Amino acid sequence: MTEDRRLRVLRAIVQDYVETSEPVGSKSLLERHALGVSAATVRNDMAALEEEGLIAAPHTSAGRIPTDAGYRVFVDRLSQIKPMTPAEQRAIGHFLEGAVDLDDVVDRTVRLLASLTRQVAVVQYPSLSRSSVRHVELVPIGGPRLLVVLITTTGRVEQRVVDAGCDLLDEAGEATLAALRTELNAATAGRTLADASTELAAVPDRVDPSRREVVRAVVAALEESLDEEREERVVLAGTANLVKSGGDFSASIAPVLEALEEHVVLLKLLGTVAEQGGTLAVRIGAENPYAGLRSTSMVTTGYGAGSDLVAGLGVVGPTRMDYAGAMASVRAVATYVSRILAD
Amino acid sequence: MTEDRRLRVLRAIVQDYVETSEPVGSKSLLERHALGVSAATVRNDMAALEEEGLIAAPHTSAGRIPTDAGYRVFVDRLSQIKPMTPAEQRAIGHFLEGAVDLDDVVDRTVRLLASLTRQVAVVQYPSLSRSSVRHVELVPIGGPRLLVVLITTTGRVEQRVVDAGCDLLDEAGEATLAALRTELNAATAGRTLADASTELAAVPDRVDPSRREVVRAVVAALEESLDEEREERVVLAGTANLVKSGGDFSASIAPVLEALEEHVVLLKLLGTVAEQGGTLAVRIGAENPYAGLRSTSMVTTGYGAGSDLVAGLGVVGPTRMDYAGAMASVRAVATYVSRILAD
DNA sequence: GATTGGCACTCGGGCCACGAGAGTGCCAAC
DNA sequence: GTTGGCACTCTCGTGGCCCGAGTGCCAATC
Repeated sequence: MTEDRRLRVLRAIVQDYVETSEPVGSKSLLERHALGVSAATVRNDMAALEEEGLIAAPHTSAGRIPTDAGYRVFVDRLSQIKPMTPAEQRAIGHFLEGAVDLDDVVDRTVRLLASLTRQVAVVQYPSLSRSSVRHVELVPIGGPRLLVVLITTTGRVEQRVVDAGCDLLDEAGEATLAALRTELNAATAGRTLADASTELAAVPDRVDPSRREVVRAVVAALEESLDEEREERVVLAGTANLVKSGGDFSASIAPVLEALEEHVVLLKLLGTVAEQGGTLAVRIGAENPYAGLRSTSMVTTGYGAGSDLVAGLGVVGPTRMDYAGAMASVRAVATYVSRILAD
Repeated sequence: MTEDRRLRVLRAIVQDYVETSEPVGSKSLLERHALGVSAATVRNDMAALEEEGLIAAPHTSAGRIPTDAGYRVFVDRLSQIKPMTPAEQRAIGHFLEGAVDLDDVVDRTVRLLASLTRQVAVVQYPSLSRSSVRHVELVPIGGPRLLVVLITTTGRVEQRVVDAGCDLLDEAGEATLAALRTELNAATAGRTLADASTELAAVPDRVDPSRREVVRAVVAALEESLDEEREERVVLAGTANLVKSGGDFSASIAPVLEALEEHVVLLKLLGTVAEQGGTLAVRIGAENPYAGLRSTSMVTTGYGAGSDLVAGLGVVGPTRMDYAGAMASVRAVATYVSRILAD
């Protein structure tokens, strides 16, 4: 039926435009796709698609390019995620396998994603608040100062220096610390950070009043570490791909680069993947709430150790992007990195 | 004397070119600088400077632009570092003061430097091998696995998971760990990482043979943490400034962005500041050993807690750069961050 | 010997006209 | 609903042209 062919035309337009980055006309479309109809018919379809707001013509007598809405339809209804070839899968696994620690995993992941998709890759560090406490350690570092170290199940380490208000290097100080260490670990170990935070609040009341001051300071430091906003981190790679992809950003790429440096923005965007259950999400052009990224699209998903969702990752590129490929790469990389983190 | 005026002409050319980013001719030079001579004289001087290879003309009948060698002379002999105004100094101090931990210090530093200079800023994390061990901690994390945590005087924390080969959660395991903890800290605390590394080598031989296997694994993990190459880190900010600074990169900016993402390269370059005693260093255009950065200049210096040099920081920008300003900002920021780290 | 005014020359960039090519919209016929 | 045809509209690349900024050189001057 005719509605059906119209969508096939849209798909062909998107595919051609993504590949050539030039407006595609009815004739050149027929040369590359066997649609079984004449150029005139295609023109009629194009007129209809333009009417629906799915494609647009930059100038009166140029070809058409997809609008954001057009890409949306393409992504939702017309494309399917390209499966990765076994060779690609092996390559991904191989590349990520060699990582020695969490930093290395994240670093390799982001580089891998950038090179697979030829876009800018973004990887969020495993979120503190969505992981659990593995261990809390207290280290006296001279005078009244104390280093509070928090280690999570995802391997992240947070640290704060606190002023305990009294000398801790003597016998009594050591004993205080040992007791406190036990107390803190009992209260927090194995709990999610949010739970741990509430447990911690009760700790100062349980200890000997003479030590209460020290404990308060330590607990405050830990709670600060648990403050999600402050300590979320993202890493990116492949920014050079942005400028290589050609000047198809409505403005220049400067605002995009600026937006990418605002890690807070990226975190917000990656954070929303959680709301969507961590599945693959695509945000196209002006769907994006941040002005600097209005001319870009993002493909994101969640990942985590085992089945727990701990963070997001994805790619950012021009709206003229190979969505099928990007979605495949993002999903595959998320799967692999989750597997690695599960260890 | 005439040689003297020739250099004044060079200085004027550099200043004008940096400001306008257009080749400067004899006449427009006179409009902006009171040189006390006629245009013809300036032309003669320019011809001489061109002969010496300090300036060049992009086309037969265009103005002149400085060569790398010209900038070199300018930096070495013709410019002086702009002192920071008290207001700027206060702003720097104020901005850095609020940092809560090392990550935050580095993050603020790099952003500050980028916004002060309007260039790409690069900050190396305090180097592991040039700092000292504050504390070593062992945390059993279930089964035979053990988390080895290394904390340095500059606040960095490194961690490795090791397989101890036997269960550590029972009584005997705890005792083993306690003894080992004491042993390791005695061997390393307060030492530079390099020293600590040699001390560590002797530890396995000193302990009870039954525990030797565990100790070996732990020591190996620590030594891996001390491996300088692997764990050096840099952070950058202001990449958008690159594209904003206009198209004065001989190639496009893509290779520059690529080079900047190769952190290893940046680390190498920042590493050389140590050889120069940590003082301000300027690397201009083709003086740069890395192809991707041939069209850029770097201004770098060392910084550290107190008088110890622990890392480098600097800016990367087009050779057409405000060297005096960049040098001032880099030096000032290094001074302030060193002061902060000294706490 | 350095400096200067004058002058002829060069070259890049902006401007305009022009033609080619790609693409469109519409209409009448199938 | 589809098709072929046709007139029309743009963009883009090309070539010619002129203008202005800038140079190099020379002879005169300090």
